[in-house]
Amino acid sequence: MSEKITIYDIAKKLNITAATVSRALNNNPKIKESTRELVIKTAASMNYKQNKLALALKSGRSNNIGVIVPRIDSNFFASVIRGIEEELHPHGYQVIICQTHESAKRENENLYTLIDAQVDGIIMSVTDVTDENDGAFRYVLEKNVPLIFFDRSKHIDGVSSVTINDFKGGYLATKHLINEGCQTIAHFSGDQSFDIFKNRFLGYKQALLDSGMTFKEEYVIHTKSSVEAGKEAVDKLLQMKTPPDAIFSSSDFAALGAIQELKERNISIPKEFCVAGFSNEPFTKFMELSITSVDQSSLEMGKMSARVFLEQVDKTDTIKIEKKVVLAPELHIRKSSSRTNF
Amino acid sequence: MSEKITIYDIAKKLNITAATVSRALNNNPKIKESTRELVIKTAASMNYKQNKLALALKSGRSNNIGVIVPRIDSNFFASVIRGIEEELHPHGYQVIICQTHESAKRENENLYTLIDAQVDGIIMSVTDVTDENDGAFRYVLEKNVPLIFFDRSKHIDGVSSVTINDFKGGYLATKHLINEGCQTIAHFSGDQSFDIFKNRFLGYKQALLDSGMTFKEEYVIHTKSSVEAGKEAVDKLLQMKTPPDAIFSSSDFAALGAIQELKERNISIPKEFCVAGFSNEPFTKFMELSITSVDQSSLEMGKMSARVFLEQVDKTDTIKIEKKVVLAPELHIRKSSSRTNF
DNA sequence: GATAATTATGTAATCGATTACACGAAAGTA
DNA sequence: TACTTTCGTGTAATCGATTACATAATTATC
Repeated sequence: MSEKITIYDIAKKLNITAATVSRALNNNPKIKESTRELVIKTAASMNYKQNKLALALKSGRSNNIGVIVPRIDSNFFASVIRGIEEELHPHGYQVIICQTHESAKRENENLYTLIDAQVDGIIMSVTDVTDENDGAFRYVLEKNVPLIFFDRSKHIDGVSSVTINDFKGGYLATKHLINEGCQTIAHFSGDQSFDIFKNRFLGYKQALLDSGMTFKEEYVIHTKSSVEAGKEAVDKLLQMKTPPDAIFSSSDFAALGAIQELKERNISIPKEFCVAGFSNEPFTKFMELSITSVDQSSLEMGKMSARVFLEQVDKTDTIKIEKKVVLAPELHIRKSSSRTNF
Repeated sequence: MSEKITIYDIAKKLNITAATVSRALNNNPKIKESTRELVIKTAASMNYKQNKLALALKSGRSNNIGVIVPRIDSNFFASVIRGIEEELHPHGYQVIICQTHESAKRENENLYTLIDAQVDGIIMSVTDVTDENDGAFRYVLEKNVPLIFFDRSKHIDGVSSVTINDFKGGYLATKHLINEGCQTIAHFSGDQSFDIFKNRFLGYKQALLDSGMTFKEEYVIHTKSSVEAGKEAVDKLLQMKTPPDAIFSSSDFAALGAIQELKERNISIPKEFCVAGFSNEPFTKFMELSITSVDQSSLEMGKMSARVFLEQVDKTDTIKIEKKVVLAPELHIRKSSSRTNF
């Protein structure tokens, strides 16, 4: 095993002190050019590598940033993380991943662990809207560690966020269905305690009203984000006296379930029934019957979150700036809802 | 901003030394029970948190592990990372993510960065089989940092690996196509310089030979792992004098492209033509025409890699044990190839 | 050539925790 | 009572790098 070379080893070899070596390697101006060159050359020949842990302890900055997500094996979260990593890598930051599996307890635990590991910032998508973790969030803010929410956000003073305009996304999708001539549009809403789902719902509602259509509560079905939930919801809808002829689902997975169930019942899509989803999951465009969906620009969301972090990380002493970035959603129209284009 | 509480602060408050505080908090036996309790109580009341960086510097262990993958926004890699995180989290390790985007240069850079950040181990899927990075790999091994390859592996002494039996996967898929009555089976092979793709090909070949079928080079098409590549490959195959009536693709994406192109040409699947892929990407089972695919047990691969790391991390002084774990692949038979089951 | 100004280097503290060694106090033994 | 154990705590070095301050070496100025 190779010995660990420190600046002391270099100093000893050159009969100078570690301070001089440190200065030479850090481009400190108060150093003779010849010594600088000698030190740098010697350091290279001895295969010296700076110990980042020592530096981190001294400076109080670990050059690590923590990212907390419900789970990593979802295309959306993975893309966001990709964006974060790509934006932060050139700045010398490493990305530490934590998963919560939608458990407030684990979220809490992860927050404490990351702070204790001295991360320089935390970017996260919250798991639950309960206030259970307020202590942990306060702990983060007390330590003056930049905290940025993406997608699923909470209203906390001093916390920045990067989200998309979910209202507009819901509005666009619904308006599109109306334009395709759909008469009665149902909505699969997610957990309304999350802003993102609430806003998608509000956008849906507004689009109906703006087009002079009537909004009826019974066409709004609470579903989980799963294929199974989508199937069950369709089953429920089709039992109504006046079933709808379109669905705007706040989840692509539920939209897929809906489509599968509709096909099962030999209802022709998009002729008799139109479906639009949300998230633009990769599979939506792979399907033979590709699915219309609202894109969340996940990669960009990650990059933007990283940029907000970079803006804040060096200004810990100034007044904390709370930045709210809202990205524009983009509707991808595909076969599941387009009666004209395909 | 809350002051950072150190063991010195606790010591001062109690009129004892930091050494005693440290001993009390670490369950050192040489300490009076009453002082221990007092220290622990005081530490809690002052909201003391151990500085992990100081600990890391002292102990030489960062409790971080590095994971290097080509990209994170692919279901396979994300699942593996999920497995690694879940297995290592209970042991107090944090997972640092690095991406290479298939660039040997970035892989090299990531290896050095991780070692310089003093990670306790590295789990990775190699990007390229060139020897360009041998220096970096040697550097890792010299530092006695456990290195574990998963999926895409390289033959390096002292490096453990966790892979699936790609040969068997290729064999199973091909054998299945034969059992379905296919007469001429083509193969989409990936980059043959990777063992995983070579072995899938060899499994395919062996299955043909074992069934008394003739292997012909011209039915093997080199494709990238993309939908487009699959389409082009089908185009090529259908121009042959005797086109095949089945494809075993080493990539699910290429398999999807093949299916799209076949449908375009009104060739009925699976009646006239069967297709099987590899990886069991989520979309393969979502399709209306679901795709037969070989599952790579990605979650388990991640967990197993983490376990191998744990086995090795504490035995740096003993002889380095090189462990090679090979997981069993599992064929998921679906509509794209099953003439009987559906 | 003597003094002031500049430049390069050394000394030592610091970041926060752990731990070998030393030492005083209490308890045990004769 | 005198001497040996045992126990609990303090002292100080250590992990590796940075940096304010002090000092030595060099150059500039008259």
